[in-house]
Amino acid sequence: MISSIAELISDRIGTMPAGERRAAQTLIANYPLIGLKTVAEFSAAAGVSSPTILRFVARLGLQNYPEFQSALQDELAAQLQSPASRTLNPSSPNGGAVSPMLEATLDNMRETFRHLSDKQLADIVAKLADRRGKTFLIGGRFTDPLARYMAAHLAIIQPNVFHLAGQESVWRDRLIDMGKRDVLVIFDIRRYQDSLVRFAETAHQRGVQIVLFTDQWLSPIARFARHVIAGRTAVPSAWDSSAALFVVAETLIGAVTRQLEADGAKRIRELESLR
Amino acid sequence: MISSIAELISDRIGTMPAGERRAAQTLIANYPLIGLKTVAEFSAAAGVSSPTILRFVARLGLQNYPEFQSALQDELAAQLQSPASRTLNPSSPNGGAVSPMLEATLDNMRETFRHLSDKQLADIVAKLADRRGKTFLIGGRFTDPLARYMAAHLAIIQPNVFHLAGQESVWRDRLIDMGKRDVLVIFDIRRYQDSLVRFAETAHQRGVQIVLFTDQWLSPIARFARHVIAGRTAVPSAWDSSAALFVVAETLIGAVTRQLEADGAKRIRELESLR
DNA sequence: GGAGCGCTGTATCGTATATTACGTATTTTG
DNA sequence: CAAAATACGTAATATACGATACAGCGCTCC
Repeated sequence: MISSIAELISDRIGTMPAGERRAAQTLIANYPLIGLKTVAEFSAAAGVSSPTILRFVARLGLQNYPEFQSALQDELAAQLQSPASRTLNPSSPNGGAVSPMLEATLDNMRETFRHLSDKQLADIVAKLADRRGKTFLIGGRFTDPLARYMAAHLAIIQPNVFHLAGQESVWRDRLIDMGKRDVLVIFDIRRYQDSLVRFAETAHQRGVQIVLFTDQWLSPIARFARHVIAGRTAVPSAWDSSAALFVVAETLIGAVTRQLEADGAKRIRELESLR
Repeated sequence: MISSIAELISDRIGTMPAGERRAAQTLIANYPLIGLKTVAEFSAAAGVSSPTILRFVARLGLQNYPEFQSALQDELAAQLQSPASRTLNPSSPNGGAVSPMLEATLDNMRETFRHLSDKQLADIVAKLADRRGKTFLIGGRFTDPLARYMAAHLAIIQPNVFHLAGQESVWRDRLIDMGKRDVLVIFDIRRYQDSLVRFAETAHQRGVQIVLFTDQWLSPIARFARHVIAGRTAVPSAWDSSAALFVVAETLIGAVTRQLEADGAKRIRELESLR
């Protein structure tokens, strides 16, 4: 079993000599940040010498200082990624198998939006609402429905919105219609599809601006994308969740609609009269 | 004023060249941990060279890489000390139109699940996991992507799952394949589509069990449905939100998968060996 | 009170890391 | 279409960091 560094310390602090104990206490007091700094800074904060810090690390069972830092970073990563594991409120009122799924999904959404700035969204909205170019949407095996969902809405409020469906050869041929003023919205989460990557690369070469919806591990398409939206997908299920991306998509749809209204687009007024 | 690194990035990402933008996106996607690693690791993760990382850091106004890391560590320290400060989005203190949208969506989901009993979900799961009958899925103008999404997953873990697409006349003809043991999953939110209502009615007459995903005002199809899932759809947008229904769909997908695993379905084991 | 052991700090070394210089490719502009 | 400017990566360099050897000091136990 792999214990956390904090557990290791409380386990062995009793057997440590005075200097190393000071190091341990300093680390616990500023856990874990002081451990991410250099040996020199750590030792200064603890009021001991550098070798004492290294002996302290060795006593915990770590091979060397970088390994110690990696361990701390991994802990931190796990902690930051799942705010659900915050020690505040572990008790969930009802314990059916449903609740964890919902909780994880809600957390995913908060996390996803936390990493998303207004500026970034505004840039994407501006591009999508720019009626000088065409908008193409496509998705992978499981995410293509998201592309369809978005296309279904965007196609109503503006012309020249196309969802790319069917066989690879079919949408490859549509590349001929794409140019610098156009936008390609791609949904691609693990496992990333080669066909989409190839498609994105070619589109990129033609100067098409790519907006990528992907997971936190970033599809290789991020390489070609002008804008990347990284959604959290981890849920207690055999499948990854696209719910966070779905909500981002809905947010964009709403924002683009508002933008076009603000631009006083004739089309919007005509639509309202049609309803 | 001292801005956070994340703010700095979203502020200037627009003016960055491609390589640095990739660095920025990689950092945002794994914020802030990747920035605490070495330049070499950071550059590898972003798929660019070390100098590009350093140029990226320089563009943010930091003197050198260690200073950049210190800035990130300071942020992290502040964040860890006051968990309350885990607010949604530091760069949108207020009414960027994003936050209300997200909040409303999260509320919708909680409300939707509050009105959904475990029993009800379990019944639906049992029916969907019952391999003696066929499963058909269909949706309306905006919700058909949800039907596709669900079908894409269910079709993998069990045979006889069909998404009904295309023209009304096409899927009307499929009614001939439907009988008492079969399930029809319908997505229908305002404005309810007559074609779907007619279709549901006929299916119901043939003894097909209907699972309906609708909004809180209930599509007329509820009249024929064996199970009704009413999702909240109200958001501050010109459009209704299907996000709550999407999450219910994902929950069901996960639960059905677990159920089939528990049933020891050969197909699941075969799938795992294929992966 | 003296000898032995263990803990700690100083000083030095080797190495991994950040940094810089430079050449090539790519894009932009006239 | 040509020419300039910008961006990017390779490779060399300098620095700073972690690691180690060794000596001094205090403590404990005969």
